[in-house]
Amino acid sequence: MPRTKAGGDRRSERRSDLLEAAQRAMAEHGAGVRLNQVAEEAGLTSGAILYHYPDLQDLLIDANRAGMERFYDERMKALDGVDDPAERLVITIRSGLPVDDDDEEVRLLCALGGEAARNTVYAVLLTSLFDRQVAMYQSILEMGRAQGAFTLANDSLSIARNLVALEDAYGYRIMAGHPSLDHGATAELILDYARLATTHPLAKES
Amino acid sequence: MPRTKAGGDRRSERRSDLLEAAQRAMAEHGAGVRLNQVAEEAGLTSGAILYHYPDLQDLLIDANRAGMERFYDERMKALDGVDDPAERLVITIRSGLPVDDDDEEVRLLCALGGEAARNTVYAVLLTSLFDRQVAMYQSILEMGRAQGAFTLANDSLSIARNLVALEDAYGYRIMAGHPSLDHGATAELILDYARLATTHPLAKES
DNA sequence: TCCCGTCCTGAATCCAAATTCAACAAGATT
DNA sequence: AATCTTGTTGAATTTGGATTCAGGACGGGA
Repeated sequence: MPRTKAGGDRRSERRSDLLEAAQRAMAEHGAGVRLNQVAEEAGLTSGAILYHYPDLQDLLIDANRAGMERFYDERMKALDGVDDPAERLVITIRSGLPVDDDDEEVRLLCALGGEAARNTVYAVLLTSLFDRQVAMYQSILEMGRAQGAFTLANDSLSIARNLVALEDAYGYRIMAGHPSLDHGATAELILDYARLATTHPLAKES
Repeated sequence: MPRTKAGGDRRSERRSDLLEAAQRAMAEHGAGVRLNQVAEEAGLTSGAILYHYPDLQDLLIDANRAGMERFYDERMKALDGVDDPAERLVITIRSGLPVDDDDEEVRLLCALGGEAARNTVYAVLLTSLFDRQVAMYQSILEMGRAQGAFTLANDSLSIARNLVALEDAYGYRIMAGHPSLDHGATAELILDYARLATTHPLAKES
């Protein structure tokens, strides 16, 4: 098998190039993205794409899976070295919202969300992302409760689900360019709920 | 101008037929719906559609506008004759969620939401729907406060925005067929928040 | 060096959808 | 009854993307 100096095989390197190209193309053109648009994004011809992925649908599914994975990983990484549950909660809320309406990662997720109502595969992917994010919040909430910092107003599963739901919805609003809802305003709205649900002040500067 | 027995002109009757056909077609096929698919839904040929709407985009925009209008009107109608703010709040929460994952009205809104991140016109339409729904909740919250039934934990605008956001997000979850989130479960999750925000018990049976 | 497998291009072909339009049906108007 | 208007079809044409494939570049191994 042909390998690069660094030791990776060329095939899987090229594939991950294609995944990124497909992510960009789908973020820009939506779920109905054309083969040629992916090819252009990759700097190749459509034949080359077909060589690696005979079925465009497979590529798009892999691309979305990879995109969701990256989104989730980045959020986890943002928590590195933070121990205080209140701080973890605030950071997590902020990292779930798009920075602005140009955020490509979230644009991809929005396209996916619209498609999931009609496409079972995308629905499964997004449902699993939702549940993983819920678990992430839930563990933060439980940790805060165990340490006595949070007094939860409902079961942690319900609160976690509402937090993820708020994030999701405000992500769409930001991407749609709502005139008075930006990253800061929506983070504050979600924090309003988090304060009610945890009975913790969750200071702005943490 | 040619008229029917009932007095409406044929042109606008046909147009509203087309709007409904376009709504069904877009709910089924997504934002990338084809002219032929709309025509089939309408029981006509593509030429006939083009006769009324030379540009498919215009038809789709009108169809979505009409769909959003209907959605909003139905929610208002569900409040007819209900005076108690707590009841109004519960009814409004329930009427904002799809009944199940086959709800065509919400399927259309989901398709629209995914597209809004890339299409300014759709973004404007959805933003305006969001804001109208916020206003609807806000008036209920203010009425409840005026009557002494609600003690709001935050300003009514913030609470109203969070309520609409929760609705939106759970609508997507239900349409994606989340295994444990159905109409009843999500309504209860939103009610959990509403109880915290209003300090009102909002009984299940109202 | 020569060969071989991998990866990719560009042209040819295929196909589905959009678009155009002459013709016609059916009411409405005179 | 004759004519006009509106709405529609179905066939012809155009368009644009998908698919196929022969050929070529390039690097690695003999």
